[in-house]
Amino acid sequence: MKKSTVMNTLKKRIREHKYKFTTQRQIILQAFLSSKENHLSAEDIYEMVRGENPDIGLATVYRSLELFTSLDLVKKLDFGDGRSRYELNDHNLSHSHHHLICLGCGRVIEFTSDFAEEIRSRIKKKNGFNIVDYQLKFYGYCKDCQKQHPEYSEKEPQI
Amino acid sequence: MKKSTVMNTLKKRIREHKYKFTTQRQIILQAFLSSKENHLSAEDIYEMVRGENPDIGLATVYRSLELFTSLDLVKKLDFGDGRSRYELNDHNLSHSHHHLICLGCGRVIEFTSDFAEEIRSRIKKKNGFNIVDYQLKFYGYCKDCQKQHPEYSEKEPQI
DNA sequence: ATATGTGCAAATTTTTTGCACGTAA
DNA sequence: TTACGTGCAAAAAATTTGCACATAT
Repeated sequence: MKKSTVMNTLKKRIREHKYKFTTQRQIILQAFLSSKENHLSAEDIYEMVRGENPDIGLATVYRSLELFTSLDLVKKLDFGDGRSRYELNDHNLSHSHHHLICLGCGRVIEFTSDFAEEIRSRIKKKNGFNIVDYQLKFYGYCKDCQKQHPEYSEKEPQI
Repeated sequence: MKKSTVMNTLKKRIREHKYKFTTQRQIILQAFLSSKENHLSAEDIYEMVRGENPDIGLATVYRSLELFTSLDLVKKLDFGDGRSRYELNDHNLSHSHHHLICLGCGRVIEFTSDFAEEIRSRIKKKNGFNIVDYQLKFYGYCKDCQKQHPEYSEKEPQI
């Protein structure tokens, strides 16, 4: 889909909820759209955005990310590196995507799967819990790290 | 299993790796074993542990948790409340347990499932990624919150 | 016009670190 | 005995907040 179309959708979502579509909010969303890396920290976004608007404050970035998260435009993630990371929430994806986190080099690889519906109804029955979203993270070793450290290919008992 | 047996296993694991089994480390592990709540923050543990040993420092709690996590005795979790939470890693559980996080009241419910092995081999084939561990979090609404807010029972499109 | 949002600086909260002293093995 | 661990206080890092000013609707 075209980026400008995505931006219009985001704009619409923000306005639907009676929030203002400010320059700052637009620039921050733009940063997500133009970034090659899609797991951005508040600081990352702050740095990217300063090029476009040097006066923007880090607090605004945090406040925007909080708003976007509450509107479900963005997902807040934690890869265990001490800061939160954010990614655009792609509602068009029919299969949710998840993260493979390499314990060797720290790289985060995306991966799609659609086991959700099945588990969803199972849980609804068992716990009465109504699932709206989920996050799945895998920890392990990527191909490259396994090549460099053959012991990383062993099947560990923990799982 | 008896708690004293569990403690002995933990002690053994720590010593196997040439770390000392100090009073502080024991008290902290004891806190996990005796706590009713099993998702503890560093601060929670600090408070619990001060009863037993008032001189213990918060830094020691953090350092111990880091060590325990690296030895896989403990898992570090993030429920999005701004602080890390830790739980004893129960290797005896053949089916891993996961978390249902209620967006209404914040309650965290545990839930077991064993879909892992299946996904594990699928990923190994597809990405060459060797999975050692994984974390699965579900967000939604618990029974009680659905009772109070019928709209929480609606099936949301995001998943 | 005005409710909502922003920038700035300060405050808060969580986690980490340096160093002199203590202790398990 | 001695390498490893701890307490304390200070630092660092991440996030939040208060307030006067700015702006989208």
